[in-house]
Amino acid sequence: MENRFTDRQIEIMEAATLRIDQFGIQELTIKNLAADLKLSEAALYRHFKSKNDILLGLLTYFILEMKDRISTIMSSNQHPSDTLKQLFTSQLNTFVKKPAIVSVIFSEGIFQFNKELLDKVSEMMELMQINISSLVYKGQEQGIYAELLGKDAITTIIMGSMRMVVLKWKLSGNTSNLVKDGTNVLNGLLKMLEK
Amino acid sequence: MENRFTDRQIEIMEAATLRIDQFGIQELTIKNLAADLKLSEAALYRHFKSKNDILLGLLTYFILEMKDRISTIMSSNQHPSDTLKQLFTSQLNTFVKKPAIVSVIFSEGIFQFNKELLDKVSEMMELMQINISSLVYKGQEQGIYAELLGKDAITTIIMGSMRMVVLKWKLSGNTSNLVKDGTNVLNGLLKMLEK
DNA sequence: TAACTTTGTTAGTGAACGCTTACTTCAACT
DNA sequence: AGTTGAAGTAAGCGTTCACTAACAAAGTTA
Repeated sequence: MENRFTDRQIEIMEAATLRIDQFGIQELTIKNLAADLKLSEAALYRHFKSKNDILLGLLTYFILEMKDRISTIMSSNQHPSDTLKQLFTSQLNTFVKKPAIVSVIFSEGIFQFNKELLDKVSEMMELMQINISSLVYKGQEQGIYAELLGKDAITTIIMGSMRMVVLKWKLSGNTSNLVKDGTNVLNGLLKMLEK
Repeated sequence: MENRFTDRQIEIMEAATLRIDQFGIQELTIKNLAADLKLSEAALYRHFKSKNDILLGLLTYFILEMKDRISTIMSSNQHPSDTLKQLFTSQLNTFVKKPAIVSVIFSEGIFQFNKELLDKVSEMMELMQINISSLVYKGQEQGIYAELLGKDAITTIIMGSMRMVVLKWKLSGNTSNLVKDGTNVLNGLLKMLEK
């Protein structure tokens, strides 16, 4: 994975991610972030030109990691259902390890009116969508999946269901078993989908 | 529908809803809201004791309307699939008429760390969940729906899929056909579900 | 060694925030 | 007619926000 960021920038982005996870995006202020890092506020501006740039960097950083992870999984040539399961297992495990990123993703309501940030969140959603959609298409072509629903509708269902599992996990204060619940829902969905 | 609110309060809440829809929740400030209503900032405090109370009222107001609508639909005794279709058609049509409320619902990321507001959003989700879940249970008892998935998992799938349709509509700038897309996805889901 | 670059500091800036105080207006009731 | 209470106002409070200017230390380079 190419690295566009300096060590200090990564430190700052990770502190920001942690803070968002623990106290919400409203509590991500330059003052708080500087205190977390035991730096002055001005020091942060040596590494990012604005607060917005920190958020932008944070999302870019995660997308880089995500693309890497996804492309490895997609390159294997298995049963579409197995690839789908791997895709979500990998994603959900990343969320468990780094719950902060979920808080950022689910803050899209706030980003709605900030074009740059919205674009980043949309990019992440599209990344998942394109890969799921191509797997569903493959499954339908091979006659494995039912065709009473188009691939786009099925993709919407799969993504929506998984998002809902993540949202419930988030609302439970990360106490529910995300990977178990997610796997359970996905397996059921695939059973219904497979002819 | 009982009415806990004065006319002025409703005016204020509707102006707030409109502003959130048009410019995002970040742009909902007392100053802006007062300007929208052509009132002084202090005047708002004659009707609500805090800005938080305005948001709280707004959600309470919508939940009242929602409960009313849902209970009418649930009291009829039809095929569970027909009730489910009515439930969502009614909900989606409300969203189209009042798109602002969607912006508020999808701001739950912000409410995450405000207990009162989070409780309201959770109340709305539970309201849908309980009713969908009972319909799915009814359908399974009557042998209409497949039982390879528990009612909770199926409810998660239905709610998640519909939420995803709404999110896509939101991200499209409300240009896609919400009711058509939603109906399409729900019909497909029910077909897969019905034995 | 002298100049330059990087990374940090202190001490602010103006603007925006939610909210309050003190005062006014005016319709309704006694 | 006088009193009261609801609903409005202007002005400004204290606080927080993102961000900046001026300067300092320390390492690197010429």
